[in-house]
Amino acid sequence: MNHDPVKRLPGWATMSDVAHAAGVSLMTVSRVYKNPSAVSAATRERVLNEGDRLGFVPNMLAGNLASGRSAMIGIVVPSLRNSNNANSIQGMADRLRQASYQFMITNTGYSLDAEALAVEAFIRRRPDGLVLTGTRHSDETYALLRGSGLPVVEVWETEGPIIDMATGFRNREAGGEIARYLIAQGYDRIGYVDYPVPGLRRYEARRDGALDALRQAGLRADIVVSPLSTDVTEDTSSFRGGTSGLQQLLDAGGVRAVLCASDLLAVGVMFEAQRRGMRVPEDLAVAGFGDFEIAAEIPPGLTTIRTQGYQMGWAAADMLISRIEGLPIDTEIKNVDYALVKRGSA
Amino acid sequence: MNHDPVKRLPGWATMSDVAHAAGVSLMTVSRVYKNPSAVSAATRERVLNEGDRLGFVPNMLAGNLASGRSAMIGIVVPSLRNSNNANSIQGMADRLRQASYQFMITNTGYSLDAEALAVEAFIRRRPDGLVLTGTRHSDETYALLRGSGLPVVEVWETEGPIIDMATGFRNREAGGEIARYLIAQGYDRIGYVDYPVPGLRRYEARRDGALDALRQAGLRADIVVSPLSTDVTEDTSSFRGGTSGLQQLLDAGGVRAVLCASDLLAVGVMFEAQRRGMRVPEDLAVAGFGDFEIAAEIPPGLTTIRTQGYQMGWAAADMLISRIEGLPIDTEIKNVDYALVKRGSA
DNA sequence: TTGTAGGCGTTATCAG
DNA sequence: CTGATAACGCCTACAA
Repeated sequence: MNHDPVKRLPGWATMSDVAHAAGVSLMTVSRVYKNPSAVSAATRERVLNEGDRLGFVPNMLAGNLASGRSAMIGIVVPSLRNSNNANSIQGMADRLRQASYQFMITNTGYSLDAEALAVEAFIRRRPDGLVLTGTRHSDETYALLRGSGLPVVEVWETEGPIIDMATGFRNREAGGEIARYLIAQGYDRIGYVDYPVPGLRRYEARRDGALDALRQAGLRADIVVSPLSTDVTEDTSSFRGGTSGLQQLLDAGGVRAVLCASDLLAVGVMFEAQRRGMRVPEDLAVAGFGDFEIAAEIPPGLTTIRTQGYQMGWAAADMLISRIEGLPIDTEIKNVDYALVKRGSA
Repeated sequence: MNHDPVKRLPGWATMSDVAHAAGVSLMTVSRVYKNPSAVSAATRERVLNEGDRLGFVPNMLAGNLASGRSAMIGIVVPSLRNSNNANSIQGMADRLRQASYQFMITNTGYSLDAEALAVEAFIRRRPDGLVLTGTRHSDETYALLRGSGLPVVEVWETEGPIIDMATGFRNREAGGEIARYLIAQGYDRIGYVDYPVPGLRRYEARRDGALDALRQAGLRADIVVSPLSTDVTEDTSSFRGGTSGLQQLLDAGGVRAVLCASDLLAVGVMFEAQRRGMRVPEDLAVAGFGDFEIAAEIPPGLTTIRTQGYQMGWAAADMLISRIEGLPIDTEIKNVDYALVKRGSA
């Protein structure tokens, strides 16, 4: 009697088991779990009881194979430790859960090659859609996505050519807005601390917007430092970047105000100012970008641009779901709002 | 622009397609992609060429169904925004990637019911293993796990009964160690700011360890505040908790030193002290827990316990992989090291 | 080294 | 509302 193949997942009850136990066909069980309203209340009850009794949990791998849909999304982010990113991931997670999708996630460490590998690894699992960070990708990534025909949302940047859909905000505008605020406050020598990771459009845009504003106001737009621009890794401390950024600015002749590409850099600047006995904002005004949680807490409060990471993530998931389910989409490119938040630092 | 729902069976090339094109059997193609060394170099070359030409990407859903293995892990965390957690997730991600596993992740908002739902949702996808946070779970979760027979690692706590395997560190011991350090520094009235989320063993243990140490030194062990203990959500600001924690301690008669259940609380305390013109450590000593990135940056440096979240996550993934692949495991319970880090704040 | 047969657990389809 | 049948794309086991 040893004709049965060895079971690799022993113990799992299957739909057949439940069907037998409940005295119905396979399809009825399937319907009970996928589309309960298509089954009479009585049979549904009976099937569910037997299912529970047998500890039946539907095997989605099998279902996905049969249906060609996986209810799974792949999300590619540069870093899992970036708290700014965490907000957008949470936004996606909440929207996806609401629609009964799950997600895989992977980080690339800001490497486009790693991104391509991640995308291929995801595609092997036949997700229903993909979320990528930024609008700059390797040729291989583009080829894979083209071949897959999958819905794709790019997040955080709406600059640059879009693959399919994108959510983000106007980085350039936002950079201009906070720079103009500093200018309006009467600060003259304004320095810019750029993001430590080079080549990201969103940071380039926000810097260029700021520098343009300075130029238009007739101010110097060349007091720019890129802390840690060598030897950058995913784990490069942004706080430390602010620290060395301020050092560099002071070495270069000093500034009256510092505009930073992210709040964490700004906090690093403020810490360094504190260490040097410089008062914020009296001796040095500081502005950040992102409105991270700490911005509201650090004395005297960090003036910054609030970006709506959570809403952006939610919108990204929402667009993806719409496309997957064939619903109409208003725009392929959705910009969420940002807002200047004035606090004590500038 | 395509508003049609995702089509069943899009134009994916299958192994048969590749097999036909290369003039070999299905199994040869399968081997080329799963176990290349089992195929002659010549055929392998030919198959890979055809595969590339056809844009073939293996369908793991089908493979998983056939093999009963998914190379997929489910990770359940309370919050995706907790930066401490992020380190352990990164540790898992790196170890998993190394072994070609992918992961799904979901957050529970500290709800045990949400955890049970998440576990069931994961099980439907037949992961090879599961990672849970903490050692306290609902009966339903226990039942699901028992029924699944899946390898499980619990992380961050090794206190309490273990389901299968666990990684963490000795929270109680660590709490005692940092308390004893404060005592040795000569501080007498020492207050404790507890974690805002109630019912988590790891925080209870670290608090109890600290209070025991105070008692043994003959000091008061009842100056404990639980900021924000009502109306807690996943997004409760830990900084704000530190702020209100210090307020409460001062209202309750003041303290010479504050020990906090997490670095973020400690940073909140330091910010509030700064606002009140209290000097750290001269007027108020502060100690944290976790050695978050900010601890080294905030002046005058935060004395804290370094917990190795990354290593813990790596170890968790490592144990899980070992169990999945039938390799021996030294211990079911693996404690990673922690270390007292002395900085300027206490 | 390569091929054949059978099945993994579910869903689409169409008939009753 | 329920059921029979045929995929879905790949892998295990065994044979050649």
